Amino acid sequence: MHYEDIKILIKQRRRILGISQNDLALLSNIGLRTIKALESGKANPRLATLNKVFNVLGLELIIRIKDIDE
Amino acid sequence: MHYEDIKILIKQRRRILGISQNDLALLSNIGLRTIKALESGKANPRLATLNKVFNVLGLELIIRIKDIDE
DNA sequence: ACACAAAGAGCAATATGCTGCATTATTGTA
DNA sequence: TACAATAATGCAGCATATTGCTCTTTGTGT
Repeated sequence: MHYEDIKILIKQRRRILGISQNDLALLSNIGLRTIKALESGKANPRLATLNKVFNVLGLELIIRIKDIDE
Repeated sequence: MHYEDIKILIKQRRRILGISQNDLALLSNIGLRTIKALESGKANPRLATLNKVFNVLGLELIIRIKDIDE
């Protein structure tokens, strides 16, 4: 998973849900400044931060064994 | 995904590969102290940290839309 | 039991994520 | 165009992850 994925995914998903960055910040209890950092790709977020945002967006992080062929 | 999962997964996976915490630290270019924190569950790691470790362990993080029924 | 390797834990220094505030830019709508 | 809502950016302070150092504890093999 790359930062680009997160950047795009969060923004896409947020728009699907029809909420603003500010809404997402309030709902996830994360600073607006951090949401913006996430969506602009300038972020190396902590796991807890990512989880909070993902919970609101209905996304989840999972770990899996890497496929050989990719 | 919860911290518990990471804690267990990393340790399990590392042992499957037959390497020590120190080996993992060197291979992933992460401080030994951080590896220990990860495996003892006292960690809210940064995404980059998790990625480095997972790369060595042949694991990967992926994002998916949460299932309704779980 | 003994020796050695591996793992766990406390501490302080450093790096950097997270935050709010203020400002500017962009986008959407009437 | 004008206005409002949303988004982007710079900055500084705070919070905390990361790190090496050191010591202790646990595990493994002889």
